[in-house]
Amino acid sequence: MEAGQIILDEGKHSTGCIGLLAGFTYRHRTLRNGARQIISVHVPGDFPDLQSGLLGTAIHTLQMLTPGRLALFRADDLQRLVSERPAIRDALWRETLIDTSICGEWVANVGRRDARGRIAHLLCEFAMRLRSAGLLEGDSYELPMTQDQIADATGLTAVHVNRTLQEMRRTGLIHTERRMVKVNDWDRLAALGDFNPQYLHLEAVRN
Amino acid sequence: MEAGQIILDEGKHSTGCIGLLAGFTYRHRTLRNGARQIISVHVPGDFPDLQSGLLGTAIHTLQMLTPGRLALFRADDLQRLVSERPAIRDALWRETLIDTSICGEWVANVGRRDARGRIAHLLCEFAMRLRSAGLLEGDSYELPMTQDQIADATGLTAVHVNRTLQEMRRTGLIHTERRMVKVNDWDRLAALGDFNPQYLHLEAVRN
DNA sequence: CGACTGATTGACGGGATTCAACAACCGTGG
DNA sequence: CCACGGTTGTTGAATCCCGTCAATCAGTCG
Repeated sequence: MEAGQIILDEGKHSTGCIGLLAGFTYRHRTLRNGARQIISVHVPGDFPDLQSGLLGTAIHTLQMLTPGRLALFRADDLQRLVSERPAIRDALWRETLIDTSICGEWVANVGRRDARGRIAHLLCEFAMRLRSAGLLEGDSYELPMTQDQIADATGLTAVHVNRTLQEMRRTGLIHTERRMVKVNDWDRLAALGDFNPQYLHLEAVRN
Repeated sequence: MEAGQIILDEGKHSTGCIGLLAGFTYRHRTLRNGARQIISVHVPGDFPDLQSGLLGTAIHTLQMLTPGRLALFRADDLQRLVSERPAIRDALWRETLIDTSICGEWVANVGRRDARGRIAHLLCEFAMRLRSAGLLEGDSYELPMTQDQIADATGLTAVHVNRTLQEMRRTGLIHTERRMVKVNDWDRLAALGDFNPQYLHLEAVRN
């Protein structure tokens, strides 16, 4: 799939389900006033549309953030898999529970942190999830989001995201080049974002 | 249980799970800066801690909003129930998926609506969920939250919630007396909150 | 009747938005 | 190779919604 391609549209009926093999996707919703909110971002290994797939209708738009590859599961195959293989069913269930956990953290992020905190938290979460997916070795990684998208994920405006990122660069917290983010001071970034990775429930994957 | 009583504390190990029989509960999280964010509110019929129960650790504090009654499920009973009764398993799974859906809507609410919109949305959601739980007949209901709690649910301050509620009363949108909220103009309230009940996935309950 | 919690009010300040313009970047095609 | 159009990033000034602080009022309960 190409970057920006829409996988599933808001309001559409949906039965199957996809697994994300490579690249990143994100779910978002547009309000009537035109404002957009990104609800979640997905890294390889995630199942971005379990929710709509199992509930039947998509409540959000699911879109490619970067070019990537998907695995498609047909509805009946998924059903059979879930009923015949308890371990897989439990793993998928667990995945949906972790989705909720991350979503709850986003509520707190958007609701109770200032701009610096929100962005710092987003950077920390993304780094952590990449690392747990085995896609990050050192302390720099590619954040495949435009400032517009960061704004829509954090409930800010692109202008303010820009100014806040500049401040974080000025104070030596991070370094950016192209779309590459380098975290210079992880501890200070985590403190700024009040980041506690517990909500990601990574224990099971630690190994 | 009494109002305000803590059912499950942040960070605690948790194996069982509860069902809410009567009264309301809410989950919340306190950030290091002292700010509090309410992540979700539960009405009778909900299972407020499926997430922590199945994942093993509570990431949020679960607390009684009002006096109420709970049903306790022991961990092993829950396990057996889930593995022996596919219908119950599916219903519980569905419940967790709807939790996620509501949580996503809250992200959008807190991230992209102004104070009036957020509060209007909260009022609409609560009314709708009460109605679907069979606890609401007319157009007035008891909102069992203090303005402080409304603030923590919407990412605002109590002061601003107060002023916004006053404005909503002045313009005849709602009427409040004690903790009782009467919706005078549902259509205008829903429009103000940009409320679309689709995300609640109430079809299945419509009976 | 005091003590407490919750609701209300006013003045002030500030973080974030808005608007608008400009610069930098990128892939495309002549 | 460079001109180009579109997207993304940057900047400044003015504005405003909401937060902060602090005091007061109202209702409840022992």
